[in-house]
Amino acid sequence: MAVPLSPFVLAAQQAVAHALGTEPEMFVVGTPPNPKMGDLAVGCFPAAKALKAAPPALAAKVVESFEATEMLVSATAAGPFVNFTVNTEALFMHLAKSALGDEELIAKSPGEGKSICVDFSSPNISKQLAYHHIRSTVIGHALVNLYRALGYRVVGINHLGDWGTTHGMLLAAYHRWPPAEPLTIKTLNGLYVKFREAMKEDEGLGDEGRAWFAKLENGDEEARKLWQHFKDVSWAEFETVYEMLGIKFDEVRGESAYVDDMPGVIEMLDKKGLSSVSEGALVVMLEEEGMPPLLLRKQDGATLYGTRDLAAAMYRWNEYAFERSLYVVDRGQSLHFKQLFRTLEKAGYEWSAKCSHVPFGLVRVGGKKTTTRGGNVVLLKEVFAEATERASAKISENNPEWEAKRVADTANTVGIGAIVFANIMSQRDKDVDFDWDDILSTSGDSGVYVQYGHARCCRTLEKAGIEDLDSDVDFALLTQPQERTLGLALSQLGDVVAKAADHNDPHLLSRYLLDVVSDFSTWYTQGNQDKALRVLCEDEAMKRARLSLVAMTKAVLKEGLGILGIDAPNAM
RNA sequence: GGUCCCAUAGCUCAGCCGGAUAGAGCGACGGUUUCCUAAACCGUAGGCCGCAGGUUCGAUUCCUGCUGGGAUCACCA
Repeated sequence: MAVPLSPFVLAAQQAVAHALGTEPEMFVVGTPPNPKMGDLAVGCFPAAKALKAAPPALAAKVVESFEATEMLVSATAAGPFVNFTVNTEALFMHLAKSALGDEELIAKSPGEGKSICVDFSSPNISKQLAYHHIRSTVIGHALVNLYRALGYRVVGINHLGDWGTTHGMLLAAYHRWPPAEPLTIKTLNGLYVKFREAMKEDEGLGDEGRAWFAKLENGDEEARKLWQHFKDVSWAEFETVYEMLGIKFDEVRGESAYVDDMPGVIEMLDKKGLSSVSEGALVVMLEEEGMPPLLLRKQDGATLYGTRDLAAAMYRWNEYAFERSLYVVDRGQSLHFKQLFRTLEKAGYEWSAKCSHVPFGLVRVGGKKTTTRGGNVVLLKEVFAEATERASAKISENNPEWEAKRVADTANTVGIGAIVFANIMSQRDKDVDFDWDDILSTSGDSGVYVQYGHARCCRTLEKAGIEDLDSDVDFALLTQPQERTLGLALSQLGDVVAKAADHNDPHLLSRYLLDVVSDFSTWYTQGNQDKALRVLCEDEAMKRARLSLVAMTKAVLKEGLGILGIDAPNAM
């Protein structure tokens, strides 16, 4: 994937490459350990072997032949490193154009004309959305936004778990213990748990569930009608949660949508000689790959989710000709996806290489994996409610003059934003333990911290009351080291977004936003001690320049949070 | 038992194509507000980067083995 780099990073690469006569792409641009040493650092190691020279000698050579450019004003050698200092005015001019002016904040060119499928959230119907559903939902949503920000056509897919034996069990449970209407998802969830519980005692119940699923799969009218009812009830509930999170799917196509495609898939695999009957079930053997077989059809003739996933993968390819097709699903299903992709590959579909499982660690409660049937779940809405309530108290305290609705709306944004951020912030692969205090913490590294920084920017701009900050600003006045540190951080937004998308890892963006706010806060709070260092200082020209930097920061934070699926209130 | 993931400060974690003195947050201790939002900022203390080898000029980072924790291994999704 082509990664767009900031013009300053490009300039540093080119300066080194030009001096050494090598390719610019080989050099990694980093940051010197101490800001006094410079703004951008390039190690000369990659060229050492080809040029048969020691890195320090190469660094000296680069510095010797360096000539100041529009972007870079100086270069110094520090051992094997070349440290460049960027042109402050050029830096802020560039930021002003992209953050405040006509140019894009993030280049849309990488994704032009390309499609990305993102399968995320994808809960089972008839079960309540629990806290552990949030990771797929928010990571997937952030991925959708990341790719979209880079110009891709993104199809966000909710592959509802609405088919399979589980739903036969639900039908059986419904008949056994007819619940009162109107039916709620809580009732359905309860029926399922009760049925699973009863199955432990009475093995015949399993057959009953399977029989109902067979009826469903064979198009039995009563079964279909009831199943549709369960689905409607479930989706209505899911939608309220997605709305709280600001999520809209481009495609809500559950497993049931592929029922008609399955015979074709099975026939195709049969024709290619990939399927066989083993222990009474129809399978694709994957022994050579060191994997257990992928099951297509059970002994009783009912299909399995692997079959439907094959059909869904093919549907997505035929429909969207994707550049990447992502499955944001917990790590527990790694084997399943390996089997799935390998089967597609064996069937001769080269595009299977474009499919990836984006796994994430599971959420534990009390040190244990949470499962609906185990009953040790924390409902997502409960967590949202608690977070919102806590935020509400603080907001009322800070803004006693606000009307109730504004407090409530802002509390929603802050409370839910905190939870979304917390779920993106940690590395995808790590398991996380659910802890009320952790998840609701609003100090330090948190979504609230980023929102707070944004709100500070907004309030400062509001107080200044100056509109036309995109012109007549003398950036040469921004000479403080904290100002260039912040400016340099802001200039990295596009690079970070591209990298996060490339790695399918939104947490890179969340970490970046924390860094930006930290740089901003350090700079901004200098004014607490010294009025001359405030943004809203006496000197009009200085005030304009600093306000412009505040506006750029605000734009970057707003954009970044937006990509993570988090709103940024103007005050809180 | 096979496969996969994880192991960094007291706690939760960054550090991802190997590179300069390993960084944050929480907690602890000390400081900052007649306020541009203290949900903030500054400072101090705190590390055999799980253990042992290997590759390399250089390893927290790559490879192998080991230990500990977790996930998963055919009729659920």
